[in-house]
Amino acid sequence: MSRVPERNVNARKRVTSVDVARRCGVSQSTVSLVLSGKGAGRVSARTAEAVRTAAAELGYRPNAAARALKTGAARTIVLVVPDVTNPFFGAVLRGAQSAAREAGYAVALVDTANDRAYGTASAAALQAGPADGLLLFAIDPPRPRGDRSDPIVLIESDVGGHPGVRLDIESGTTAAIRHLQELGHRRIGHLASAIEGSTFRLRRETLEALAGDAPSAAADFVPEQARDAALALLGAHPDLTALFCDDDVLASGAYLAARRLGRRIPEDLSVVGFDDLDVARVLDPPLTTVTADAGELGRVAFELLAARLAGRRPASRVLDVHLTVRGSTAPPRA
Amino acid sequence: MSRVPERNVNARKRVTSVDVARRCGVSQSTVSLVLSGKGAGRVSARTAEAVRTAAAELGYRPNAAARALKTGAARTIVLVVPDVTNPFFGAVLRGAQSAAREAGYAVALVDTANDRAYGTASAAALQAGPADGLLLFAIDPPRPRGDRSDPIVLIESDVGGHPGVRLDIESGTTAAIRHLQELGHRRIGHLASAIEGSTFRLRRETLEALAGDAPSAAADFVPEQARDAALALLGAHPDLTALFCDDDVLASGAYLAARRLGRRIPEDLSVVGFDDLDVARVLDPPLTTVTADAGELGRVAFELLAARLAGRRPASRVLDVHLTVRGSTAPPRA
DNA sequence: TTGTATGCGTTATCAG
DNA sequence: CTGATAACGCATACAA
Repeated sequence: MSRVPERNVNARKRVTSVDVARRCGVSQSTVSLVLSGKGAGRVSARTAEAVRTAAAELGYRPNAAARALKTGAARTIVLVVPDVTNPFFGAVLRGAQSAAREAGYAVALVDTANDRAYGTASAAALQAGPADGLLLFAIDPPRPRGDRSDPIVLIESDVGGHPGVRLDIESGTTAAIRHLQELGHRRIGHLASAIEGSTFRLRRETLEALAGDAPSAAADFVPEQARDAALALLGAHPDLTALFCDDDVLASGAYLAARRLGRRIPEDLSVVGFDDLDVARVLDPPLTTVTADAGELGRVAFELLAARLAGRRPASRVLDVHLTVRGSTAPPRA
Repeated sequence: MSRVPERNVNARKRVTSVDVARRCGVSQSTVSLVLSGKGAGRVSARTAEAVRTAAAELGYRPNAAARALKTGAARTIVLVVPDVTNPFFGAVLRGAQSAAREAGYAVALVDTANDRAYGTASAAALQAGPADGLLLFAIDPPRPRGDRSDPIVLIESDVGGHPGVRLDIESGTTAAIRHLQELGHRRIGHLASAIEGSTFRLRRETLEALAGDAPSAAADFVPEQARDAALALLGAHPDLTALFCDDDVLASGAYLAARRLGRRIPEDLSVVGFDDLDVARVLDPPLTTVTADAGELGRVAFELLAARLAGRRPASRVLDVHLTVRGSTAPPRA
């Protein structure tokens, strides 16, 4: 039986710099010089031009893997997020990615589906080389191997050792709670995130410092889950006149619960959210919430990472937020 | 002046297979054999074990760039989307990424921010090697270079030449319009996407086939923009009793418009959406909409791409959708 | 101004 | 069963 040679089905003929060199009768290194822009003043204009047209005609594209191997940099960063499904991340992603694009970096994305262990594991794996650096959103960094000089930037997370960027949760939460208190609310419930993380821990700590030990219930970022949690919370504590929610999606669940209980917002129940997602302005009444700039979070995160990659040691940053008062808060009924 | 040698700041000492080999006194190729799993029956159990422990102790991780260069495959695919900010994509992304993960592929993401030209351009650039294949969401593929064997899969887009997966827009739209007509609506408006694309074109064509030339207004996927478009539409056509919206976010804008006009949903205006995002169930009343499985869309897209990568030529797929009737539709007032 | 030679870390093909 | 050895495509020090 004659062996039929296996044909690689994906064998699109790759055009390499050698092909370009051959095409216009120069050496491969000249091609490299010209196309990487480092030929200025070293290669004659004529040859440079010839190289460029040959490259264009052949449709030459430098091989990313070879370049990465040679230079040791992949010009790729990875953003690890616990849940791409949450609208907040969309904006973070876009901010990070547009900044990365300007700097010539590609962004790969890993969604851990709220699996913290997986997040940490994949972060460790990524350091192997596919990525030059890591942006971890509310994910614990892997144990630093030896020194902590790994190019990692933390977003909305606060483990020491790596630079990070986060929202000023304390002042946002403070503004929200003070607003409620000034309105006259004394019994404030906390509709909390079931996901752990320092960003949520900070909300809770701030809340407790200002309003004492608030009754709470936790849910994932799904309206129905939040509704059920709110129903349980309101059922167990009928004296609650206001709800502070860790996130706008959670707040939308509170609306669902109020609707089911026949409690009107804001007359019978005040609700405050966090993040100011699109949904906040669509709810009826519009949601009073803490406005955060998610895009900025992503952009700054990339800048921090770029600085790390350049060998600097940037300081962590905290981004301002502000309370946006809309229609979901009012004085409690007498 | 003595030259101080430049120190590469990012010089984390990389552990290579050579280090592992040296550590346990075997050759580098043996290490490669063992760690790639191809050493079964060729390397003694003793040596294999020694190699594995040495690798673990040293924290060895194969260099992705070197592997990609050698094998010609990066085990990475790229998903190009026009707008990561739209919640619908989150689910698509997650579907694609979980399927990719199981197959050992990483997913990189490119957000074109609704810039179609950029989308097409970056798709072309990506083919250079960073990615083994492309998933294009509502993005036109670059002109096929020579043959059309490039590993590209189209999502919600319908340009010939590449396999694709899309929702059954026709039957979804038909179900929505028929539902409205059975309720007695004769004047149906169309709140359309400002973004072009075959998925939206199909909605329009189906709508026109069923209900004639419907008055329409277009907006981006932002509640306030949709509200303004709906306001204009309703202002110009006061006889409209129902609105068919290309997307739930657009529908939420219709709610905003109705609220401002003092028209009650569904008594004074029926609204139908598309996609069944979280927001559909949070609106008051809950939105009647066409339910689509975004995660499935992503998953199937990856499967198609994996098949392409394996040299097969998978057939395009169309995914079922169904109408979910909730509270936003009712007979028009007499 | 241009060409030659070398190596990045891996995989794969051979001999031994 | 194991070890040399040769690419993969590019960037760059050095030679001409």
